[in-house]
Amino acid sequence: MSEGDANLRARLVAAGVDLVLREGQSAVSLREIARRAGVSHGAPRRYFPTHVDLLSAIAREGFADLTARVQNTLRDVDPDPRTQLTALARTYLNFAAAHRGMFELMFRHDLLNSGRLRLRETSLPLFAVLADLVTQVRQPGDAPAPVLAGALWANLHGIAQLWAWGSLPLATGATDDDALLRATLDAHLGPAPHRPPEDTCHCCTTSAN
Amino acid sequence: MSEGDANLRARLVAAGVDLVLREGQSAVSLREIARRAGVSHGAPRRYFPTHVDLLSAIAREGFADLTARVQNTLRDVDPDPRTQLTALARTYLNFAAAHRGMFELMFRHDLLNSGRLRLRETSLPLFAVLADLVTQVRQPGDAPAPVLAGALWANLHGIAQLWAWGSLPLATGATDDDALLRATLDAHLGPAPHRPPEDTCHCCTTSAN
DNA sequence: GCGGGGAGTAGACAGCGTCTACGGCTCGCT
DNA sequence: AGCGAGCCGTAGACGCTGTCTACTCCCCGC
Repeated sequence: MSEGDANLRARLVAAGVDLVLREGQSAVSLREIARRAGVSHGAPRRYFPTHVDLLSAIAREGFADLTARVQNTLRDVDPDPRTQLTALARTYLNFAAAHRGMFELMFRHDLLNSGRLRLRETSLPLFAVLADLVTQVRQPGDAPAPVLAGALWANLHGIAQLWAWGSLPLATGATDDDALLRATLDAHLGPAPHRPPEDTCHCCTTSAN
Repeated sequence: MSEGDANLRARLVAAGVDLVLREGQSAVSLREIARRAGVSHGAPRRYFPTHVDLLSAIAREGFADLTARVQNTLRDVDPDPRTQLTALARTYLNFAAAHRGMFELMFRHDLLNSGRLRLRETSLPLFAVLADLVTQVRQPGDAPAPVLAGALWANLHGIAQLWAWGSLPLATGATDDDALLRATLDAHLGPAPHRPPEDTCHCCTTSAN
């Protein structure tokens, strides 16, 4: 049994991940994934009763990937929580921009809430990292930590969404993507003490795996 | 020519709007819309060359509806810009929660960026209202108005998204939906001067049309 | 050596979006 | 008044999709 024909299950997920990264969400049909995995269109059914189940597994991989990227980034960066939050945010936005199809798939609500897999819970570790950092930078007088973390996450997510389809530059005229992020962080966490010489996040310039 | 069989074009859009409001995004197939409009599956093609074109027209209706709701709300509310912004935000979130299928349809990026209709531009008037209010409440030291408006809109949109699929309560434990909104407004616009006795927005409790 | 069961195949089915050939109806022109 | 043209909607075909089911094959344990 060579490396290539391992678990068909894993091969299907891998083919799906590759497909959604390369061609976008609309390309991830059950039959196309089966084709790329070199099996008949009925084969996936043995492991994923439904198309949605397969998509959920693919999206799970996306969450794992994003979480790993975030953790890698945080490891390479000054441990100051505010700096870490900035790095986390940049990683999140870079991921959304670089892997739009996967990002869309990950947050499809029909995947998040269906099946026994509970895809939504897969996103919790990632959110926990953010919540932990927020707790550290929270100042007295701010909103309760969970609310603050939720609001910040929502803001991040909204930026990712809105600027993914190009609405923000069109509506705001701001071509500087980073300005929005800085404004968001300043708004929720208070003005940055000073701007560390942090240059661009390179998490998504390396290969996907 | 009776009232009922006016422009087939308008009837198709109306049937689509009704369908997406009632059954959600996945129900809005070309053939089902045609069925509800009482015509054959080929008929829509005369007015909408492509399924996406029809969906865009439906989403346009959604933007018009939301914009009208916002304007109605603003008319009924104290003209203080901060109060108006709060009302706008509540209307936006209520709309997203009450008409989830339509909201999803409106922000499908494949609709926003395709076709000659330029659906994205349909959202500009709505954003302009927000931008105008933001300009009025902006204080010296805040981010430039376009950036501030963009960040606030992104935050609103993110809240709508995240809590539509129930992730926020699960992740934050905050069951109070309004806390998140207040925190967001306070973060971007500074703490509210005092809390006006504004009760719940009723924009979505009346009939859709 | 042989039976049984898991794994993948292959075909059917309904539904989808798109395309095309076709009827019928209503106009305006001669 | 009669006729040709053009618009509007119908109807069927095509290839694609996800799902379901009958079947084959091969490996493993008895």
